[in-house]
Amino acid sequence: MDLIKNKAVGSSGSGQKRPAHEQVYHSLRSQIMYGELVPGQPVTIQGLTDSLNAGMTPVREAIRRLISDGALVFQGNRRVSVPMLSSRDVKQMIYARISIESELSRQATANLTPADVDHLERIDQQLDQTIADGDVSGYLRLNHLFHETLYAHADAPILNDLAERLWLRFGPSLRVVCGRFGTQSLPDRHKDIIRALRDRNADLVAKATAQDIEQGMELMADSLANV
Amino acid sequence: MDLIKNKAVGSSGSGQKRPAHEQVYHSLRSQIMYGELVPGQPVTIQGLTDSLNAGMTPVREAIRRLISDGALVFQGNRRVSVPMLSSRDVKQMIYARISIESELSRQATANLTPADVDHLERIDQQLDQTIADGDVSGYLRLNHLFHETLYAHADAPILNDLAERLWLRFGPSLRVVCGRFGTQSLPDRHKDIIRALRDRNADLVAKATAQDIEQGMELMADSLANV
DNA sequence: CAGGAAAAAATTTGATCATATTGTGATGAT
DNA sequence: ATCATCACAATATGATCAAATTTTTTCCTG
Repeated sequence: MDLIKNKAVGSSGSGQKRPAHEQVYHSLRSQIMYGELVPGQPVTIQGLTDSLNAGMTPVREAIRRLISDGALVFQGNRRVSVPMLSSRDVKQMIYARISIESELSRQATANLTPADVDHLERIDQQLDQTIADGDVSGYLRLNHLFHETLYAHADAPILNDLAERLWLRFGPSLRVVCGRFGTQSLPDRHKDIIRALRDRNADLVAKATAQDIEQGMELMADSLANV
Repeated sequence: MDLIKNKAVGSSGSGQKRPAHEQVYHSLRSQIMYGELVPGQPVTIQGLTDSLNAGMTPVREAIRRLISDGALVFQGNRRVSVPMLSSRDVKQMIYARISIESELSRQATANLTPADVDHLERIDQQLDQTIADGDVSGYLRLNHLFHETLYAHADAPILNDLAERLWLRFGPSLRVVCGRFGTQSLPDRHKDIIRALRDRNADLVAKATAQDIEQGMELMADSLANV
């Protein structure tokens, strides 16, 4: 009779102590960030209560947070969906990402130990493997992990937060681009970044980061332009 | 018996059709943005359901959104409060605001008609009046209105969103600074901005905006440093 | 009699609330 | 000082109400 008691949200038992709305938020956030949801796809509260096996209130709160993040959009009528980017949007993102993220990597440079740089290099090697394998999901996760790990050392929570918000916004569209062109067409400047980090040349790190961003985002802009 | 039916949230009958959680959000957002809440002040759900005369669910959702905005902080235990800024935080904000908002004003320049500039000038004149009167609340509102109105013409929603989020973060602290030093000590570069707008000189507009931001924020940083 | 537009019913989804449950900090006894 | 207990606030649930979309029905026109 009491079989409604299975309130497991995160399936895999990672953090059982956190409140349900946190778990729902992070779960949905991952799905959006790594492109498991298609741009334009409607997101319903009741659909999520079913698929995530969670209550209604936690789901509502998670959705509100993600709307605030720009990861979901409220469509005037009460519907919520995954945002579709215009090329105008992407242009703004290119500017914002370069401003914020070059500064983050600049500030991180001085704080990175050689061991930290080695760690980044290992991430980049795994990243190359996902590109070779054509593993889009793995590519998206590791590419984000590379940047996230680098920026974390900048110790600049406010800039970091702005950057995260931008990643959330373009996640779904980036997935579509990768799905269309494959991972082969996504070379990056990570090797340049690592080299500059070893030299502790902050200006060069910032420049390489800017190039990495511009390269990836331009591809996305082009792809959106001729749909 | 049925006297629980007074679900009026917005008191003044402005937009009755919008859902309650939207109204609560905007109401709370204003309170934070214009410094009616002091940094460090705890924010409780039940306190808000009473003071805003709203239900519990709408208040919960509004709080989640504002946490996501950075306008409120979740303190680990279940407490929520208005953020206190460190001078490190302010430094990051100065960089981010200058990057984002100079670009917004640069892009707005070409789109502004002479009538729009006149409108901005009228706002600035009212702003001067609040400074003369020592009207802190009025100052905060009109200063925001000036920038908001200018940036709106840039037609760049994503950059705009990033800028708004930053304003929400420093609102409470700016109020404290104004309260301590009075409005006299807050001269601005709005006259320079207006002059450059009339000349349609985008670079100059961007530069004047950057100076305006730097001037105001440095004052805040100094004030936070020697508390 | 067929086709299509408008109206109305039905279904789906969102919004809100009252209430039960759980976790947190505080108080007081040992 | 440490630990158990208590009170309060936050979290979560399911029920209920309202809005919007979709489907069905109806009626008019060609």
